Amino acid sequence: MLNERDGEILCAIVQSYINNPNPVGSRFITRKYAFSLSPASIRNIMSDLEDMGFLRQPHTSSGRVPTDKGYRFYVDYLCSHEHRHDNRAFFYEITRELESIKNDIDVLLSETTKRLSNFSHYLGVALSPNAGSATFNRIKLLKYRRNHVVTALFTDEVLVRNKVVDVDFDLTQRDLNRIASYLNSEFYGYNLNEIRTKIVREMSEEKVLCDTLISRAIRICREVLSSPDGNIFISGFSEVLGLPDFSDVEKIKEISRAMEDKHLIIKVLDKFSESAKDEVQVIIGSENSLAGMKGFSIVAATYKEGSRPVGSVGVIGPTRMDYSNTIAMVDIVSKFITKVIEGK
Amino acid sequence: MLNERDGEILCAIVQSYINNPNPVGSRFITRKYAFSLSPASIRNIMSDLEDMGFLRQPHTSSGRVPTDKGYRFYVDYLCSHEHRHDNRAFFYEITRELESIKNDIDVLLSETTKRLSNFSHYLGVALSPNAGSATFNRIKLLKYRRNHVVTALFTDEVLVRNKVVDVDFDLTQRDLNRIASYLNSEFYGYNLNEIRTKIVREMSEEKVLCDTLISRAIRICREVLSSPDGNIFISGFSEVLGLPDFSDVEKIKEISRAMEDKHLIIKVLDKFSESAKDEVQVIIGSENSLAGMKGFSIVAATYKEGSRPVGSVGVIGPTRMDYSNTIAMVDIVSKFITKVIEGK
DNA sequence: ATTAGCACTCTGCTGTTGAGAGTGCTAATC
DNA sequence: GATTAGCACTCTCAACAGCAGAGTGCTAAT
Repeated sequence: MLNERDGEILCAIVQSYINNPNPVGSRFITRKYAFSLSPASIRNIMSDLEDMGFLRQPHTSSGRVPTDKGYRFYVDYLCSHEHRHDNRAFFYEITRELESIKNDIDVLLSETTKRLSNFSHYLGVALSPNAGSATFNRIKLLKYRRNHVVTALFTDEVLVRNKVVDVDFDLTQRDLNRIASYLNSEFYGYNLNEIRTKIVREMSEEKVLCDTLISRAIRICREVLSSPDGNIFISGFSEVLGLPDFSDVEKIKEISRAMEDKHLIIKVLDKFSESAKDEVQVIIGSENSLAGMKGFSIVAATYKEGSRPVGSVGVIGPTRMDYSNTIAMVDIVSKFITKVIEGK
Repeated sequence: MLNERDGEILCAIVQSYINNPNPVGSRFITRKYAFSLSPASIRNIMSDLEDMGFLRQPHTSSGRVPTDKGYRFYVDYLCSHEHRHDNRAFFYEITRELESIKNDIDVLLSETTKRLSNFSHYLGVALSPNAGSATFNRIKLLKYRRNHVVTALFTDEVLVRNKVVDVDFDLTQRDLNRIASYLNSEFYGYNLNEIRTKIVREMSEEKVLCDTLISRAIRICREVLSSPDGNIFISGFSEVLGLPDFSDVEKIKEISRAMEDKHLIIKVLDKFSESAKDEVQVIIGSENSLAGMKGFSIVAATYKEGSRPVGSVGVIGPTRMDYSNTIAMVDIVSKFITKVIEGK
């Protein structure tokens, strides 16, 4: 649909616009990228590219600016031409600095997003491992004052969930031990999502309603599982404020709204986690299905545990983003996190 | 130093500027607040107030704008004249909505800051209870895979600290039980800060160096106590973006820098926690000792547990802040949190 | 002590102008 | 048929002048 040469010119235009956010003119392209064509020819091609929807003019007689479709072409072109970036500096920095915090996955992710945003100058985001598909191993209950129980949920994976649960009945530690061993035998081997649905089903069953111990066990377990799964980390807001794309207050409001609605970002990142694709994925502007995010691009990848994707990490920025660089970074980071998790 | 009438005029000017951010002129004051004085007289008084440092002119022949000193006078005036605000609507809203989340102090605080920012249109902030002066009750250790220990630290108060600790030696659950009972007998009744210093001292003692069990116990305990105490909650960034005070990108950058440097805000709020004063406190612009915060005002109060302040909650906004309203809100909120904690 | 009157100042808006960058089209060229 | 030189045209942006409006400071009168 687009011959080789025209594609290259389109990429040159996108590239140049990414480098600095001025509409790019025909003259500039001939000078900067020697295509051995005159400005007039470039103009004709640009006009064609505009008709095809890859470019647009902010106003008659200004240079051209890429559309989302234009960026998409550019990104696909980059990927297919295996244009390896030299990000060794970033790689060493990341591994060196984060090597020491293998302990706590949440701290690791939060620090990772900080590094990501520092290097990319966009928003670094990460979603902590989704426990839903992790396998229940055992639960431990400790009495804590009247009517409170400290719970520790162990899964087969790295995750442990701790929570203090309020109960409206008083229990001895012995009761708690019995409850725990009931839960352990009942739920061993299921994953947490399955347990959730199991609980809902069992809540109305006769056996559960009659037996106080079981009913209490189920209620405690429900509490433990009730807290939301994914914890989200976002950093680098002051980074994006430095970008020319956000010199306008309206645009700042837009991204800060998107940021505060963490639910929204969780949704977006969740999609990444679900799609089991292996590479870094890119969503550009209007390709995004969620209204509040249509003005931005997202570059993200999943990190895995035992070949199963459990969470995702990435970058959110303006559609005019340095995709090449950012994709390389996200790739490095996601693989690094996978390695850390496996290595535990 | 300022006679009654001039003080009232100053307050009228501040009030009017708070209501809308235009430099206020003599004419406006005579019309809006009937002081039975002519504009010319007001002008003279304004000129005096400027000489005394309460007001300033953005440029010759514009109206006056309060200085930080002017705001200070206004706030003190408000407080001394016991100008009770009718915030029942807010009070009911807060209690109704937050009644249900007594469980988890962190969730409570985070939700509280959201409500605070919604109602005030400024940044809501809160510092979670400082465990430093809480009293150690007992510690529980659970083995979790090779080289990992799940710890649960119980204090006399509401707080329980959970953490997964990495150790570089493998231990059986029996070892862990012995370690726990050693720590329990050693540290029972001390507060966490004391324990921290105790640990540092003991690390070099002969007894500890020779006995592997004790040395391991100490190392685990140090890990548990190493994580930072105060958790901070901030919300309402998109609220402040709507204020005319932040229509300028520079100003937005300033506050977002202040926000990202959470350490800074923790410092500020910590000061509130330390000062055992009972009422809401107000810090206006340049009164703030920390450079990054000099452009903003802070209204905050502590919440207590058994008459001991353990954390603080408040609001950060522009110096042109609706102090009267905000003070009333922060007062309500801090008392509410105190009540919830005590009521547990 | 207060006030009316007046000259003066500064902002902010509006309209104009000119330079600069870039386009589209046509006709000539390879 | 693709490419290019030339030229008229369009649109933005910055600078500048002019003007209304709001407000002040000062002086002299009350």
